[in-house]
Amino acid sequence: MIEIYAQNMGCIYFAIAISQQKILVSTFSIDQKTALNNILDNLPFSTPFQFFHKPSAQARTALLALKDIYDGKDATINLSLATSDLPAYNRKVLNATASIPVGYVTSYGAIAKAVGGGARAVGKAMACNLFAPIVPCHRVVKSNLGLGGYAGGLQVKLEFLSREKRGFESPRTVEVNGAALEVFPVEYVLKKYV
DNA sequence: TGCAAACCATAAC
DNA sequence: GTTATGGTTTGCA
Repeated sequence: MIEIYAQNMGCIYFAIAISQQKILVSTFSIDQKTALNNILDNLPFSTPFQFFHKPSAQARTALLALKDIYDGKDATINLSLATSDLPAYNRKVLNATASIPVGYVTSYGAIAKAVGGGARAVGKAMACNLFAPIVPCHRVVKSNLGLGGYAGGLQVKLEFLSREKRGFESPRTVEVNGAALEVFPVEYVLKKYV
């Protein structure tokens, strides 16, 4: 059985689907209907599911984590993501994306360099990311520090990023399973959009 | 700046 | 198999 929840935070609706301690899909939108539709679109067609109003313990931790992410905090997720059905390449991309620290962004090309493949392939993997915003695909932008795209809308992407400002001033690199991934302060992006 | 061509993994046919 | 399709990038005028 799959549990589905929707919750309003600020001006955004978050929705998640959980089964057996694993997050199947997480998503969000400016209205509840779209958020729930996003969930349903990504579940196997014939899977039995049920809506709940009162979250279980596992759901509560997940929703709490979502709120932390929305607030720009450093959220720790202790629920695992159901990535086993994804193509291996997508998993690598998501994994690299997940290791971008709060307050930093990186580019599609930079991820491509770290995990192999090309920038467009990375963008493709992002586009079908089932775990927004737990996997912070909003922290991936174009190489010229333009916003790029976002399934949830560019406004929302900008919103997330501006909530994650940390005042970092210079680029750095992080390790993602052996390879170096270069990241930039979010301020680099934000100052182009004020 | 702006455009065209190369880029590379998926999905659809 | 082959083709179409991106949340790109790079090079060149």
